[in-house]
Amino acid sequence: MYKNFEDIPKAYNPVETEDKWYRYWEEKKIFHSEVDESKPPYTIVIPPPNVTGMLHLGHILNNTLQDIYIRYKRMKGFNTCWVPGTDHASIATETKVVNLLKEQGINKYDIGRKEFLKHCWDWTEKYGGIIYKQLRKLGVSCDWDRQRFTMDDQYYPKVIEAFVDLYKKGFIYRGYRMVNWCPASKSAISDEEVIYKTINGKLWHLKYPVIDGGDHIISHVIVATTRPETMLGDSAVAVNPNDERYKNIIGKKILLPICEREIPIIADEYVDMEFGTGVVKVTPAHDINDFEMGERHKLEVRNIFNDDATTNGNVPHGFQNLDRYVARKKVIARFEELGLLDKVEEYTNKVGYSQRGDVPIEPYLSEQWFMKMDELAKPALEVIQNNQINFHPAHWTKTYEHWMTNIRDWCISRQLWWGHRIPVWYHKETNEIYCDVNPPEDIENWKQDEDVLDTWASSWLWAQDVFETKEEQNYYYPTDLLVTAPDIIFFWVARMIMAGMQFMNDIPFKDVYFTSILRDDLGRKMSKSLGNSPDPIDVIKEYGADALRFTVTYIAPLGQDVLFSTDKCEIGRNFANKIWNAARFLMMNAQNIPVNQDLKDKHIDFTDKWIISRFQSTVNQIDNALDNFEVNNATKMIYAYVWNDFCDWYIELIKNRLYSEDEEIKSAVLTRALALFEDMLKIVHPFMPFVTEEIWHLLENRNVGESISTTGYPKYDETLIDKKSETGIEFLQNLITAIRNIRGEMNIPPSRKLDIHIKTEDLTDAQKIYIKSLAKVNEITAAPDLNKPKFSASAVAKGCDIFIPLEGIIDLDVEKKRIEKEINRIEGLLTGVTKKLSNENFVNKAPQDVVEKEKMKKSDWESSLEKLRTIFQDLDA
RNA sequence: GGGAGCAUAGCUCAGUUGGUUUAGAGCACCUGCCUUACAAGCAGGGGGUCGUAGGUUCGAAUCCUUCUGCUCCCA
Repeated sequence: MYKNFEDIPKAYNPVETEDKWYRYWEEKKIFHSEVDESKPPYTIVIPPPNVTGMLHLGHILNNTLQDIYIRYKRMKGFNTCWVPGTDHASIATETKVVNLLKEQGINKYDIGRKEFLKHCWDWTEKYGGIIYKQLRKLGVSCDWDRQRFTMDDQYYPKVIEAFVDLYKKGFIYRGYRMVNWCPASKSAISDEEVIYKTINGKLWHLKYPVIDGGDHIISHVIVATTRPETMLGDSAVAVNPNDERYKNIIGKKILLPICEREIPIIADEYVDMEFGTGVVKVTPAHDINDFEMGERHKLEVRNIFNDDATTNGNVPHGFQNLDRYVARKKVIARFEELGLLDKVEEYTNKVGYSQRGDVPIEPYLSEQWFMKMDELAKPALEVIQNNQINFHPAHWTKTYEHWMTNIRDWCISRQLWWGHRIPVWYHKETNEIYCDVNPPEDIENWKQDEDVLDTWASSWLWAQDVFETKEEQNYYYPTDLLVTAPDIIFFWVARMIMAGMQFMNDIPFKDVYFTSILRDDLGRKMSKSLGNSPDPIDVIKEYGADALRFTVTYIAPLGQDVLFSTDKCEIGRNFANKIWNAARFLMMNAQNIPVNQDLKDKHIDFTDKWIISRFQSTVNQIDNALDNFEVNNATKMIYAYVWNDFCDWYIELIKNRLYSEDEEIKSAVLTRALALFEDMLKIVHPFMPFVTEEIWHLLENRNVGESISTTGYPKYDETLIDKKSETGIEFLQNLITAIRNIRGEMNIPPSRKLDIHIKTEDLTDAQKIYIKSLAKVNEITAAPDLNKPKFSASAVAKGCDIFIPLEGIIDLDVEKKRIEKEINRIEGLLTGVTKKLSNENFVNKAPQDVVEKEKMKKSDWESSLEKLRTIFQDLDA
């Protein structure tokens, strides 16, 4: 606490204050929520980041938005509950641990499952929780007593129960299918984990000999392929049955080079006659389309790869145990030797990559567990279509609907150890399947499935199972808001909705806010490899968490990418500093002027009514913006109110009265200004929690445990909207701005006080005082029938003419240009409105009030123009 | 190939159901100020025929269509 005003630094220093207040909030359990039926809950579950992950800018935006809503609702009196947590990130974590062990010369299969999992937990304990510390730096108001982890003792069994339940209901089945295989992690992955990349590759044209009867080569056909190595597993060559070129060879055979196997030439509608030569090779074990063709024609399925995508024993000697790309080179070389390489073309195509392993996926036949999706999808689609759940921005519903209506079964087994082990046991002798939460009693006769579940098959239960008791679930579920990045709409959002409908028979959340994607200032995606992703913790150290939070919401409109660079945080830092200095100003005055709450509503003039009115409309606008998930709009309204209305105008306006002689007026004005300032702090608080808490405690001695976070949020009061005062201030502002403009154009320094003449009907003494101080004016002569003094600069505002005598100072050329410019401007406006009004169609068809308005504009501008022309002529005289 | 989004000042974006908008803000730029809260500041100023071509309308940045360019998602 600062004892004297002089001790308060001129610039706000976030580093010193932020950690202090976060400790305070945690110690006082400001963020903790308990079931309380007397209050409405407002609940958010955090999108769980990877347990060993680090905070990045995406998290900053995402969590700032969640915190804004939580803090806003908390202040509004809701029982807010924000549940933090992390997921175990099966593939990512296992990959890291495998690599770590590799460095120590350890192979996971050598040490076994149990030992390996110990290493995983060690890793989790060592690196897990870093992100929690980082989130605290950001100032988020999560209920830390509710921290959850997808692998912890409370959550793990829920995942298993869900599997057993779905298995018993027939939603889960085991099948030998072609899946997306990640050779790096040696595991199946889901369709959603495949990322298609455009690759500049090649198209190899291979000549295949056509034989007739014995081994007599009668001709060649040319097949085009992007993956020549897979020819080692070819089972057929196919042409389109309608293709006249190849009708004569259908039914004949190919003598497959290198392999020296005979394979049939088949006809299938699937073949695109336009692609390549119209002849395609068919490799059922390694291409999903070929697999389907193979089923239609009962072709041999010849798997030529091991699980790490090296060639296996099903290929000729000399080609075995080769990496798929080495095999490719060798196959091409051999074709060249044989004179069977027709040509090689440059070719761009899309290649599926494993999201985690970042290697091309291999379509691979294996036995996996699948979840049937069609029935699960139905209710999940309905709740979006009937607006039980709303997406923001709404256009994501289309993407969602498309995916839901074209949904395919979900491969949920992963050939990994870190995760939720599939609760299925196979009988050692009968191969009977046993699926239950608990293992079979005669466990010695059974063997458990080795695989674990897809991470999303655990986190899809997040919204419901972070609440442990039925009582809690009933109270907090469904949650209110989910804030997440659009790239996990299928992975997580869609599946969480399915899980909600399936297990809870209710939606998991009411609104989903899809955040912007953060890019660097050149528009490139933030990525580690580009090094264009600033560490948020460094940014917080440099600018403060408040500044970072405010900046990202200020620059992030809903549904659009955001171009971020660290120096943009100056917006937030400067804003925090502005608030800080407004506080300094008030506190400085509070040293000499007594604050007296009894006077809070006394000696009110139109400037006070104006700021109160402005505050009320700001509160109303913020409420509306946040209700409609326009956080960015709300941020801009706060910025405009604080900076323009409160600091630029209101503080300047009250200075007269603060520096006056009347002690009671001084006291009333300061007391009111402090109250208004405190209300202002409250609307800023959800956005900038630290600086507002700091100042709130500086303004008064608060009781231990009190926080601005738990004070009431200003409630919109329509009766305080005062249009008359707003018009009065607008008039004043126009007048003052006009005078300042002349000063600026004529280069008259502020130190030089001016005398001005105002031709107007009425100007109150109060208005005169404000003009004098804000426009640095000495004497004001005001009358309705004033003449323009010689050598004066002029301005014509609505309802008044302003003249500033400037004998000896005035630059007539500058003044002429000023007036001429204004004449031109008004002439332009007048031309437009005259044209409009002379259009009979407009006058007849447009609404009367619109026509009236246009007529008013016309007469106003005509009168202004007339005055300006007179002034202009006088200057020449 | 299917779908979605975007295009407004040098840059990043506002602009609610078409009408006091020949269009606003922040940053950048220019001019003047260390005015007793703030130079991380104050005051003033310049800058855009709202991507293209049509259409609807009394009236279009705003609604419809065409084209162009960019981004993303799905196959």
